[in-house]
Amino acid sequence: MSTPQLDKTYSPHDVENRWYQRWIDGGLFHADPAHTGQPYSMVIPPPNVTGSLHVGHALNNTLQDILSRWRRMQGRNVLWMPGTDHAGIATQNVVERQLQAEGTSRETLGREAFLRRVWKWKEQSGGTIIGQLKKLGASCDWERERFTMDPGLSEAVREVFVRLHQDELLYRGERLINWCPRCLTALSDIEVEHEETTGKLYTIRYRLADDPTQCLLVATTRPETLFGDTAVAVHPEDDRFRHLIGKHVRLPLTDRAIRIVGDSILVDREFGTGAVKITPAHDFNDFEAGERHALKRIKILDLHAHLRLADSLADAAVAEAVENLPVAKARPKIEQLLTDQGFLEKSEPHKMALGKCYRCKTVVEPFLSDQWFVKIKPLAEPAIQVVEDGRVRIIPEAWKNNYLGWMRDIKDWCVSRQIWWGHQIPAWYCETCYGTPFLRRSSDGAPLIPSDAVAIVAKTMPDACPHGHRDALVQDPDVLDTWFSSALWPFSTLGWPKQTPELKAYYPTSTLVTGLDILFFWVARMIMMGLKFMGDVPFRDVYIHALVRDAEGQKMSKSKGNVIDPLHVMEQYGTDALRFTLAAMASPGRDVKLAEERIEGYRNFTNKIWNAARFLLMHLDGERVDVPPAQRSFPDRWILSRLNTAISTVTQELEQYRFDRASSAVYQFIWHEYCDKYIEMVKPALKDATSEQAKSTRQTLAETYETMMRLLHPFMPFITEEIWQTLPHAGASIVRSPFPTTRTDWESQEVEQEFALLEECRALMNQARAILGYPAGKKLHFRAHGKTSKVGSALRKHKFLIEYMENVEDLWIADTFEGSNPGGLLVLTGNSVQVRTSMEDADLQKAKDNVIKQNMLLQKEVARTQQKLSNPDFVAKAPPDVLSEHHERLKRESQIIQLFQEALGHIEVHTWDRKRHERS
RNA sequence: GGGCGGAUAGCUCAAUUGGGAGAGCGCUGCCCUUACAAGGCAGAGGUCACAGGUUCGAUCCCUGUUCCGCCUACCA
Repeated sequence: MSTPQLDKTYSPHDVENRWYQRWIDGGLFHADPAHTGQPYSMVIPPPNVTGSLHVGHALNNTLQDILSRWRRMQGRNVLWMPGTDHAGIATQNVVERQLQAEGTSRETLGREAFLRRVWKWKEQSGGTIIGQLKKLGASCDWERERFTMDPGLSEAVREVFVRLHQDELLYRGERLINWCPRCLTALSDIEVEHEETTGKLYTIRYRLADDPTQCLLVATTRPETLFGDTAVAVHPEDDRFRHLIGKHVRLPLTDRAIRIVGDSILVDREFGTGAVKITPAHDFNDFEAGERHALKRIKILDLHAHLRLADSLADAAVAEAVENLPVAKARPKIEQLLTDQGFLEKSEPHKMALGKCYRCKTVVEPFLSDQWFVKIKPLAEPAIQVVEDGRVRIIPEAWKNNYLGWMRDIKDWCVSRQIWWGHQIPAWYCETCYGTPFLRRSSDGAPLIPSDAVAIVAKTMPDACPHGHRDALVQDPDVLDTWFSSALWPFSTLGWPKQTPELKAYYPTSTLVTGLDILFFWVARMIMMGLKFMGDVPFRDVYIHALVRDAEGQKMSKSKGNVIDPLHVMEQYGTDALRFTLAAMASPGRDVKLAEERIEGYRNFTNKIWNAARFLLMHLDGERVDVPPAQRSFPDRWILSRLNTAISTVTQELEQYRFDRASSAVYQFIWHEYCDKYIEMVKPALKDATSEQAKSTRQTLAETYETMMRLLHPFMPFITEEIWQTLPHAGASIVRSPFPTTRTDWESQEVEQEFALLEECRALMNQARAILGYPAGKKLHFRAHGKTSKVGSALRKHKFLIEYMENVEDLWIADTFEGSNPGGLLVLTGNSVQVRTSMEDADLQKAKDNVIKQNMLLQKEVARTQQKLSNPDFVAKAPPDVLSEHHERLKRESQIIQLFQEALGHIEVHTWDRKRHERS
């Protein structure tokens, strides 16, 4: 029989493409709800359809793939559900930029044509990231790929919207919301990123209406909003200002007088001047203060956050100077005007948090408008409950409090977006009932639905309004927040609202793997919606992985130029190397700092694996005899026992989502136990290919390597499949072969202990070589002493192996440490083994230096141990085993020192001999 | 402002009931030994951030300090 041979270095490229295609062709990732295994399901965190793979995706999906492949091999009924989300704002931005480049705009095209255009773009470019996930080896069930705007998922969205509305958990109203003046849409609170910046704190004089010689000093960071002021607040218990409450001040630069009110909530007496201007239409706190004092709301900004002072009664000259300017440009002009007219008391630098749009980084404005909100408290309560009682586990647990804290303080969720790409809100309004046709926005012709128009919420357009009017129904032009549909992902992808076999088999899903950054955006909302509409949690475990940073710990960003492109890495080092690196570095609660050298290190690991396989195939020709483990050779029994431990460790660590420990365990085993030790040990046995020994060793080699490939497969799917296919194996693909399980007949404590003796012996021999300056290639004579006859006989049993591994000739073995050393040998002692060797050809001066150095180190340690043992408290209070360990240590160290002293004496004699010899 | 996490070898990180701190990468030396130089063998390298406390004994537990992250917040 002949086995195939492999190339000298592993070249990932062809291997990866070839096997991925075959896995797909074989339908190996396809999930069948009728499969008899216990279901194991995950939904992918849907990447933006506009996106392309970055390292964060690579980490996220590598971990999911490890879980999927591992569970699949364990025989579970695995579904890993893939797909993308429509990323409303981001996608619309992309297509709008294209239109802009073409000299047109979405308004010119009109809604329908624009949407056709986006769909076209999505069909062409939307698949990019999916292709990249496939390159990564993701074993998703691609036949089930979903998109948040698929018909089925859109139906789920409408169903949820209607039911939330029926349950009075959804309402429309005029509120202050976060507005992005560039995207021209509302944002939810968490779509605003806060960034610390240094601005200015301006102190402005507001003159009293009835005594213009007196003024109230008001502090603000936004002087341009004074045009929207409708009151000034002071603390009702502030003696400085209490007498002013109820009086009026003249608003600078305008022809208005505004009231002074007392407000203990809004005003912090310690801060600024103790007096605050109230701008209800442009500040969240002021909005609430405005409600408390029944203040008018004056809007002074338009959709683009340009000043519009028509309602503010601003001085004509002022209005002319700043009208239609963006805030950033208007502010310095206002500052100048205030200065010129003597209103500005002072301005000083001031640190503050500025809110920016998470999509485009434009400064967001609090903006008064009609929006749809989800009433969130009733949904949040059960979602808090399930995390508190552990029905949903958050791993690592440290994030649990983070989640709970946020959920307990959650605010209503603004779900309407003033864009076109997305799920258009299933609400209609009757113009006939309203009395007049709705106004249309001149920019895009979208209807402006008045606050008091009554919404008819339904899954499909109603034939008529409740009053029977048929011809003037207008659909709400807004679309829903993308996260609204993402929140349904764990059940909408399984067919809900239809009761499908998939839904039955795979919901609740088993695990969700995601990054911390979307814990609130997505995880929290899935839990709320899952509980509300499925009556059960959407997943049992949430594994939260860290952010990927660059080697310096900086967040990767295109502008910093420190982005590691996973596709480039895969091309250069192979996908398996990238995956393994990410898994190995995924320690919980810590950011992943990724440096390319680490990937290179694991590329080397793939090459090591590859070459070990080459070694196997070179020696696998010939008969293999399968004898019971207990009857196999010592190296065979040892590697089986170690393999057993590795299987147990990897499995346990994966169960606890310790990808880092699992991968380092498999790395350690393969490189340092299998390659460094085991393969070296079996070489002699394979020399005579026809021997009985060779036959059973070949069997062990094949069996262990094949098992090892299955153990490694979830981490490195490609190379393991490639090698596995060349080895004796059962089954068509490693993808569906069983994950290794432990076997009691493989484990042998006895063999492992014997091996430890060999290692001790070898280490001492190496140390002796180093001290005496003998090169590794030089054959030496050694004497090995066992501390007991049991150790001695173990050494005797493995005499040949020691000789072979350590390049030793005629090893002489004794059963005791006792016995004189008449030959002036160098003696080194370990716990159970002592080795002695000749110094004949050594570099004696070097040896002397080495021994003196070692001796000094040891003496320091002895002194420490002695000191501890001479402390009566220690002797009295330390536990007996610690005490005896210290005594033992002292004894051993003292012995070694004595032996070193002797060695020094011998070295002197040898040196002297050698000199005499040279002279004569 | 509040909360959480971190600080251990040159770098990145491990280390559970408190009893002489380990790995990978890097570095140094020797070796092209027929699986692998993307390799082998050996070695150097630590005040476990700082200061107190508890203890016979602290990298570990407690308190405080410094520095670095992250989350969160309406201090105009």
